[in-house]
This record gives sequence, structure tokens and C-alpha cells, in this order.
Amino acid sequence: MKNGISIAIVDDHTLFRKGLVSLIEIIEKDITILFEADNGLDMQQKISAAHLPDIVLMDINMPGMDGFAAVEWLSKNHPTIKVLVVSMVETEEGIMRMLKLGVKGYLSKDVEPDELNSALTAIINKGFYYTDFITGKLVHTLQSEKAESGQQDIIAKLNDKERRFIQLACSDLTYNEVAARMFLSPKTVDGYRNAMFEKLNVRSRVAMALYAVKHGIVKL
Amino acid sequence: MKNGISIAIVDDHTLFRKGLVSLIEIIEKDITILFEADNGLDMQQKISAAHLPDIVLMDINMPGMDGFAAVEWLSKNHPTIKVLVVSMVETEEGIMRMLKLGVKGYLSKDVEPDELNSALTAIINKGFYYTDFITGKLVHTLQSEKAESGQQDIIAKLNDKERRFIQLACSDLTYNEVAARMFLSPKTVDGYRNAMFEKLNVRSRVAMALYAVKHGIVKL
DNA sequence: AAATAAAACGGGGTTTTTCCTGTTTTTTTA
DNA sequence: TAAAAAAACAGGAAAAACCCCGTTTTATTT
Repeated sequence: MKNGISIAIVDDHTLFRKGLVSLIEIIEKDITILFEADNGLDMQQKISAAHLPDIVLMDINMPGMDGFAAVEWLSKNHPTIKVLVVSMVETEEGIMRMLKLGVKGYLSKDVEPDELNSALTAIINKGFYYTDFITGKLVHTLQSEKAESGQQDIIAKLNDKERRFIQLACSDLTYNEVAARMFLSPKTVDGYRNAMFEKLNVRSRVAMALYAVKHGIVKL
Repeated sequence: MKNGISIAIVDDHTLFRKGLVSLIEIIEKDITILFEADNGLDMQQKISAAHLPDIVLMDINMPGMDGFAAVEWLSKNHPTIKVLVVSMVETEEGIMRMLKLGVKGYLSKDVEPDELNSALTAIINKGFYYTDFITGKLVHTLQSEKAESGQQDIIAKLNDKERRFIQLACSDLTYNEVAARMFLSPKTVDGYRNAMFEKLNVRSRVAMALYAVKHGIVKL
């Protein structure tokens, strides 16, 4: 069934990646592993017209170019390649962001190898593999999207200054000190705070900081 | 060399675990994999006098009983078993906590399979495997330990009320509201805050919240 | 170049946080 | 059970955070 199917694996955790390779070589004997990559940039380098994989197993958190950027690049430059996300990120926002980018499936790293098998088979035959869990998230998001009118990819909607601000706000600096580091008036920073509160729908600096960390805007 | 050596793998990410199993079965043909476990509790169940592994590959972040608790239990009940941590946690505190518990090695999940091989060989032959990275952390911690006199396992030193307080403080509640939920006077909560600031060595509620999240005191 | 939008800034006030100084009450320990 | 330690509580004040209002400056658009 899977004869001639080729895949690539993009994940920065070598041990996991190698383990996956080994698993696939044993379980999925008709699948060829074209290449492995450390991150999106590495993938861009290794991909070529001569070596286009049918499916890419993609992690999300990676240094350099992360999974989101990598999938975005793939959908522009190689739209025929199907992406199966294999990640530990299980936030609604992360999943939705990936689904919107058009990935064909979404697996947690703690699934059984059997499910990886099912996912690959389904993607090859049906073109996609969405579990009930993912479908559930999808429906839930659609509902809340109608309720409060889209407010999901806030992360992507932040510009550089806002990122810089929230980064500095996630510290023990006072807003005056934040202002100094941004070479802005404290009053301007005041405005940034209000804007962020509005966007993130929070009411305090603590809540903003926790939101930022939870959604990966700021790394600890 | 490794004839008769048996190991167990404790990790909640099935795909990673199975990958590891597959890798070891291929690369380390003389090593027997006695059992796999999802977390510390699962390990406790599966371990028995008849099936004592020589080495346990241990993850840190796991539901139920995490790696720290599991290693602690092992060192009390099966002190001959050597633990090799394989985790993504790379904070100084996490590493030091594990080393203090007496683990024989510490690997990041993004190492090459070769290094896993080296680590296992070293542990079997020398009894331990510490990379320069780990050694570096060790020295660095020892230095700062002298400077500011031990302040590492703060997490373990918090009592229930302090945990409750910091949990509530990681929100958009005011301290007055926190006090109400703890059925305490605002002034008492004031005291808790001061105590936590002292213990965690922070100067603001934001920094405290971020510290709590970073060190797993509060989950997002 | 004029109109418009966005970013930067400011006055001034309320609330919350932070940080002193203690005292009283409860629990632990010698 | 008396002494010591820990927990709970308070007054008061300065700093920071929060939240209105509105103005000026800088980009963008047409």
C-alpha cells in the first residue's frame, strides 16, 4: 500500500528523531525516509526537486525556524507535500494555528506507534488524519470564535515593538525602566500596556506575563 | 561487554519511548529492555525483585509521579539501580536536583544516539557518565552556592499554604481577593508575599509568577 | 499636499503593590 | 508548662500599576 511513499522528519531532538526513524523502518517497511532535519532552515536546505518527500513529520518547537514557519514555507513552495505534526504542543491556539496552515494531521508525542501508523496510512489514502481530540478542539474554537469574534492568532498579530514590550514586561522591571530600555516615554509604554491588555484580554501585568509565557510569546 | 545488562525506560511520551526501545534494540544488541513505564507510579508497579533492571532511563516531566519522585523512590528502595536521566529539562536547578538525588548521568533528548551509547557504556563500566556540560553546571552551582548559600530546592521547601498562595497570586486577583480565598487577613497575605519574595529572591509579583511557572510550582 | 491613521506623549487621579515598623495569637519545643 | 518559634495580623507610607481624559508628532494614503 505504501510502496514508494517517502517521508522526511523535522525535529530538533535527535534522540527522538532517530527513534522515530528506527520505528518507521521497522514498522513501515515500504516507507522511505528521504532525510531528517534539525529545524525549518535545515529542512529548506535538504529539500530539493529531486528529493521531494510525500509527507513531512514536523515538530513545532525548534530553534532557528520553528514548525509554524516551516509549514508556512512548505505550503508556499511545495504545496503538494503533506505535513503531519508530531509535537508536544497541545494548546488550542497552537493546534488551530497549524490546522489553519493546512497540516494534514496532528499527533501528540505520547501516542502509540500504532497511531503513527494509522495516521500515515490515513494521510496516504484519505489525504488527512484528524483525531476526535483535534476535531473537538476545532469545533470548540469555531464556537468561541463566533462568540467572541476571532482572537486566536494574537501571537502572530503582535508587531516587533509589542513583542519587545511584553518581553521586557515579563521581568521585575518597572514600566519606567521598560520605557527607558525602549527609548520611549513612560506614557507611551502606558499605551502599550493598555493595548496589550485589550488584545490579550487581561486586567493586570501578572496575567499578561502569564499569558505571554503560556502562549509562547515569551520564553522562560 | 554489555551482555546481560538490562534496562528500563520511564517516559510518558510513548512515541519517544518506543523509538528509544527500537534504537536500543538495534544499536545495543546485548542490552535487554526489561520493561517500559509511563511514569513513576507505573514504574513502581512494574519493578519487582525478579525484574530489577541495572539501569533506568528516566524522563523528568511526567504525569502522576515525576522523575524526581521516581528517582527518590528508587534510591530508597532499589539503591543498586543506576539512573540515567533523559530529559528536555535543562535548567540548572533541575539538573542539580537530579544530581543531588544521585543519578549516574544526564542526557538531553537532542543528543545523537551515539552519545546514548557512550553514556550506557560509561555507566556500565565506570558507573557514571557526566558530560562537560553537566560538570560545568555542577561547578557553577557550587560556586553560586557558596556565594549565596544554598537556595536551590526551594520548590520542595514550600508548604501547602505557600503553594496555595503562589497559585492564587499567579492570576489577576488582587492580594485582597487572594486573602479572601485563603480566609486570611490581607495583612497575612502581605506576609506571605514578603516571605515568598525572600525565598525566591524576587522583587515583584510578576517576577514571582514567572519564577513559579518556570520552576513548575504553578502549572499553566 | 491634504486627509487620515498610527504612534508617541502628557495631566491627573484611583487602586494595588511594596515595604517598613511593629503586636497578638497559635503552635512547637525544651 | 514556660519559653521559643511560627503564623496571623495591623498602621502607615511610598512606589508602582492602572485607567481615564486629551494633544502632538510621525507615517500612510489618496
